Amino acid sequence: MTETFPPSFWREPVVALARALIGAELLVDGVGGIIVETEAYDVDDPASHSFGGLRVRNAAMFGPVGHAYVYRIYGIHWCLNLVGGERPGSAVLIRALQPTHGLEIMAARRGSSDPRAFCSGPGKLAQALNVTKALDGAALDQPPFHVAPGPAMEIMVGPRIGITKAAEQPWRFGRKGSLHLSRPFPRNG
DNA sequence: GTATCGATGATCT
DNA sequence: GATCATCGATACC
Repeated sequence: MTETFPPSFWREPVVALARALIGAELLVDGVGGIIVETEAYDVDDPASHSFGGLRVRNAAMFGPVGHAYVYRIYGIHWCLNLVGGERPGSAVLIRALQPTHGLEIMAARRGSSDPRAFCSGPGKLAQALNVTKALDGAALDQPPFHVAPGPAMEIMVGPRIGITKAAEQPWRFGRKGSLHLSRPFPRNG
């Protein structure tokens, strides 16, 4: 058995949590890899699904920390968040992984033989790991999930992607130099 | 390399 | 009816 994160880890402020999750290992049924890109969504953040309070879709964000929040976007893709933060209603969007486990399964699910195409975006990652609504609200310290600490890494910071509200907040984090990011980070002046 | 656009459905106004 | 925390295909530089 590999070590897991203690409950206190998930109660860190959500922006710090998003940064701390870079380098962690994330597997679903033994398939996955190292987290290389995340975004923080806070409860009083206009870009967050929790903004405006508890509703049916976002219920998992207001549930216990250390659980998953999964939603459908654009009617097509699933996106995986890890619920955490100081206050209920915040979560970390997992945007990209460096694939390390189950490469053949990911290739089949993604219809691609290029590992860079497996998990380099939130929708791709969900497809590669077979994340669907069935995992919304599931605990991260129990199967099929496995989330474990990893080595410290050099981190890049930038604005979040694909949002129209609070777009200026630098709440996107990524592993410096990773070949598996959804998009490059803006150059740091 | 960047730009634009359609797919497709739940949620909200 | 409009809005999406996206992706892949296509067109063009």
